[in-house]
Formats: sequence, C-alpha cells, structure tokens
Amino acid sequence: MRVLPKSFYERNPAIVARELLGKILVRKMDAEGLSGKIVETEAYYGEKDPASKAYKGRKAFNELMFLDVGRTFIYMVHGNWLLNIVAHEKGDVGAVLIRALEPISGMETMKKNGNVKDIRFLANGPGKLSRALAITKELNGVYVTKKDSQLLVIEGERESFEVCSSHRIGVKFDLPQELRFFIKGNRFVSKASS
DNA sequence: AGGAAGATCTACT
DNA sequence: GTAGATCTTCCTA
Repeated sequence: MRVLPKSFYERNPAIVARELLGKILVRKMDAEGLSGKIVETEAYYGEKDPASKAYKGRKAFNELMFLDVGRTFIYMVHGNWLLNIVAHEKGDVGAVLIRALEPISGMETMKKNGNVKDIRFLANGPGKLSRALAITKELNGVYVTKKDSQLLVIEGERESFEVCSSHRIGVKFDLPQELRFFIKGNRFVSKASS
C-alpha cells in the first residue's frame, strides 16, 4: 500500500479536498484495521473564511491549521468529533474536512462502534464517521502521512468517477465558491446534493 | 457560568 | 423533506 506523501497536502485545500476523493482512510485498531474510501470532503481556509475554525485568528485550539500539513485536526461540534486533515500552501492556513466514507474493511467493528446496523448509514456523515472509526481528540495532530500512525491515508484503487461540488453544509456564512466535493452517485455521501 | 458549534436523531406537517 | 430537541466540548466572559 502506498501512503500519500506530505507534498500531496501542500496545495490549495480545494484541490486537496477534490483529490482526496477515492483515497482510502485507514484506522489501525488493536488487531484489525478499519478502512473506508473517502467519498465526500470539504475545504476550509484560514482567516478569510468565515466558516473556518481559523477565522478569528490563531488560537491554541486551532493552531494545527497553521502548522505542518498532513496532520489531523480534530474538534468537537454538537457532540460529534469531526476529522480534518491540515492542508494548505506553504505559509498559508487551511484544512480539509472528511465528511463521508464508504466502508471497506472492519465493518463489524465499525457497526459496533457506531451502534448502527445498516452499512449505508455507518459513515455517511462527519460525526458518524468518527464514531465508527473510534476517532477522538486523542488522534488530534497525528500524521496521516506516516505508515506507523494510527490513522493514515493511502492511495485508492484506480477507478474513474465523476466529481460533483456544492456549497458546504451547515455553515452559516459560506464563501461564494463551492468547496464541498463528493463522488457523484455514490450511496454513501451524506446528502445527494446541496 | 454561559453559549456557540461544519451534526444527528426523531417526529412530524 | 423539514423542523425541532438534544448532543458535549471548548472558548470567551
């Protein structure tokens, strides 16, 4: 398996978000590994983006968005952990939110974690995805570019699919451009369209 | 102490 | 499909 290099994340968040589609997110647990294909993402910028956690400037809790790319940035919203991966051009600020996965392996454990029976509803949302993969603050700041990390992103299978975009979900003040990306027709995206 | 937060679940019109 | 209650940290006062 091939782990995506750090340089992958050292680009405009919107590009990284789009290209993360189809890649595989791997969560290493005790014995087995859980994994899923990324089917939905959103890009977030820095201080110019009113929906971004970094909007109000650098603070202790959002510092990761300002630092090294290729690390996780995890925070809690409405009782859910949301998984982001830090991504931005050199010296810039930003991250990509992973919004939905198509489960590939470790389904049984994921069902148990998320207390869900139907695979289709296992990871079709950022909060549920975290529950299914047992992602919490403990994994905040982990490098997804390192092979021995508990959480990492690897190259997916070669396949073609159509990418759709829309405005981001749930944000109060969105930017004019569309920053949510998802695989067209995939059953596991959280919402079919905007 | 109080409130806001990129969500989710449930129960309905 | 939409609306509302509830969700649980962490930030700001």
